[in-house]
Amino acid sequence: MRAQKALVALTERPVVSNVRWPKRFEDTMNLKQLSEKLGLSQTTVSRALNGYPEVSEETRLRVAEAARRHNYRPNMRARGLATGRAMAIGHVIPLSAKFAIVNPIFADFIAGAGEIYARSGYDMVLSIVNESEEARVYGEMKSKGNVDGVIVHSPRHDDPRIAQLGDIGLPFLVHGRSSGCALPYAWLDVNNRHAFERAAGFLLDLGHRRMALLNGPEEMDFAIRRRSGYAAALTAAGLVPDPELMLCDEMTEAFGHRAAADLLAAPEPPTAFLVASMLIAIGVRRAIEERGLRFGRDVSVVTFDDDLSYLSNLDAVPVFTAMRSSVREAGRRAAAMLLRMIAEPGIGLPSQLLEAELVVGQSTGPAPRG
Amino acid sequence: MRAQKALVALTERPVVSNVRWPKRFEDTMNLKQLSEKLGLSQTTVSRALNGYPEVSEETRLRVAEAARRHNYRPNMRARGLATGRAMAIGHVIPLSAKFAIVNPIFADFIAGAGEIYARSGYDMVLSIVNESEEARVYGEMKSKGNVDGVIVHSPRHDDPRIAQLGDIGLPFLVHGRSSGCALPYAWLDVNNRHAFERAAGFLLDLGHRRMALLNGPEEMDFAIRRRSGYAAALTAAGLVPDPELMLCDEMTEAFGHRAAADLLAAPEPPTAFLVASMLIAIGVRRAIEERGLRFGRDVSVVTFDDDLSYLSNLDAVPVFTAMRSSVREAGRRAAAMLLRMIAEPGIGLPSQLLEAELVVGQSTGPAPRG
DNA sequence: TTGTCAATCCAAAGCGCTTTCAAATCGGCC
DNA sequence: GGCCGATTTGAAAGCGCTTTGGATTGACAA
Repeated sequence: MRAQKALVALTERPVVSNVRWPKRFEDTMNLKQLSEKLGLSQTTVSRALNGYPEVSEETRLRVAEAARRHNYRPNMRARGLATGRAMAIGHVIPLSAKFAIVNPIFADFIAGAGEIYARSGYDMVLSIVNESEEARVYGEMKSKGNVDGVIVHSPRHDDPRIAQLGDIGLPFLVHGRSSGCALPYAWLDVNNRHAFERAAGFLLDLGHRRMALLNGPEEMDFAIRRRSGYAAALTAAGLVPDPELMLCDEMTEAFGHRAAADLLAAPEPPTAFLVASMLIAIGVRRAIEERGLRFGRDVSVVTFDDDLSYLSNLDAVPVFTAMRSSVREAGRRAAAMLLRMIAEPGIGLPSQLLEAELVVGQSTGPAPRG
Repeated sequence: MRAQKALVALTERPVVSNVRWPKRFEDTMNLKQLSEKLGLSQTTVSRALNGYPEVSEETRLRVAEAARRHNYRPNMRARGLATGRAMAIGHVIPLSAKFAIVNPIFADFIAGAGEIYARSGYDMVLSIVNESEEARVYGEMKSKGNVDGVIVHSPRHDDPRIAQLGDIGLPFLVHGRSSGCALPYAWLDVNNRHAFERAAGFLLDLGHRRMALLNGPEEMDFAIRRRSGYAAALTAAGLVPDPELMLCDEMTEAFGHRAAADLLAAPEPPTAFLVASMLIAIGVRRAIEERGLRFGRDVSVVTFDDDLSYLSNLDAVPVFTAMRSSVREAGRRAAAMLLRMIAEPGIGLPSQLLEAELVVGQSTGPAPRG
């Protein structure tokens, strides 16, 4: 249909350097048509559909019925233009500059947020973008006006984006926090520090004294907090955190394997690993078994578990002992918070701290006596 | 929803029966302001910025400069309303009804597609939605007019969505194919059949005769094709595919582990596994090693490798022998194809078949003589 | 001088929707 | 009947942008 029209246009004008697009919205019913069919004004129909009180229940029903029958749905661009609201939330997902890695937790976070958006009639617009370009993208989102707010992912220490977004004047909520950032902002985070303190404490209670930390990249705020939790637990137990045992890198299976293999081959190998993601943990398990050690007996592993849908650790007795916190649920909550901020400006800057839950699985046991 | 909003308003402000939203686009420069600053008409400024020829090079420069200085960017809703184009592509990502699993390949596919969109000034709008609701969402996208086209993910056998989208009249491209679907449609797919035929052939050449297939869910079209490739290779070698050795399920590490553990414990265990994803392969490796068998010696594994960024298998000698095809590259190409379909209607329905590449890693070796 | 033509520019009419402001209608009551 | 207040409806003015159909130049040839 559309194809034909444009084709005609192209053949009509000989060699135009610029295509002029057809203007009409072809076949979708619009407000005018609907109101004509009903013998009502656009005003009334609009009001009826949007639930304004000035229209009688009878006509409201007539209108609703007709709208359904003709499969009418208001054009969002027009509505947005009229209301000044885009009915969409932006997610800017950074591509790690070094590795071009998309953190797999995004899929689940976004699945959670998407649930809420769908329920509230919002769309989600996604930009996947190099770290360096994020600021530009936020600015564009504001000036293009295609979102009403954004969720900021993967905050780093003293993240400049927070100040930028403040200037820009676009409502935003940070998934995570940015320590060192002076300005107030809305956020939702899991208590990473406490989770790792707790996990380390659990391993200490089992008698482990040499405990490795395989952390995510330490420019990430969450990684910093996790390390500090780990260190706090050791210190509280009278131990001195050994820098040799604290590694950080992209959270991949390969990293887990390599790091664990190296550490286990060292003169004084750790008896336990505390790691930042299931993928790392899987790599660690491989290194343990490759070395002929028994996973969960000779060497214990505790992981942070984002409860990703395709990496489930949910059996009756989970494979991995883990600090678990569903990132999908985090997505839901973050989305709900941001929508609320938009719907009720003036409610201030909400924040929410989720606690991870310790689930004991087969990957931990008492430290072997040595 | 709206009802709720109104309710909230009622409790907040005393007597107002309805919230009327503020109309003005607060602080972002608009075309009118910019043209006034320049002493030109909106027409001229618009044309200058959009590269139409009717404006002198001199004023074009002036305009461009001013636009940059004032950080002007056209409001997409208004532009969309005027042009009838949304400058956005929709991705509807199905949530497996049974497991609520988000296939992890989406993250990378979308990263690839996003690159192209960004480069072309398009946005990506994402809906994550239960399988059952997909059709509705496509219809909404059309009538809401917030996308110019969609990419269809995870096609199943004779997928009804293809016919629906045809009716709806929204340009679309399928990532994958839907065998059994009579209608023509645009698609991009990897040659799954050939990839698995090739991989099975490779294992046959190594002397493997009992070869298990751990496949994805067989309502998925790609899984069907993979099985048929596997079966074809066996048949060509004079073997009869053994149903006992062909399993399918969600592509998780847990499935790989469970299935491989079961099969290896059976009276006539396979000497090789052909599996549908890296995660499955990782599970298989675990089962092999748990059983005290040597991975890549006693038991061989070939996997399909989507080259996901966080599951890299790219070492000089890869861990897994794999049929590799980058899903991120697929995302790039799919996006480019769809954009082209939209920009040049009348080019028909393009399609592209990618070939996976065989990379030989450490997970395969000659069949043990027994 | 006049007409022609190309090169520039502009006023104004949309795009589909919301919302203001005013008008019409209705019931009830004097 | 006439008037008032409450209830329903509509006409029209935007929202910010593109694009049509002129208008206005200046250069140049007739």
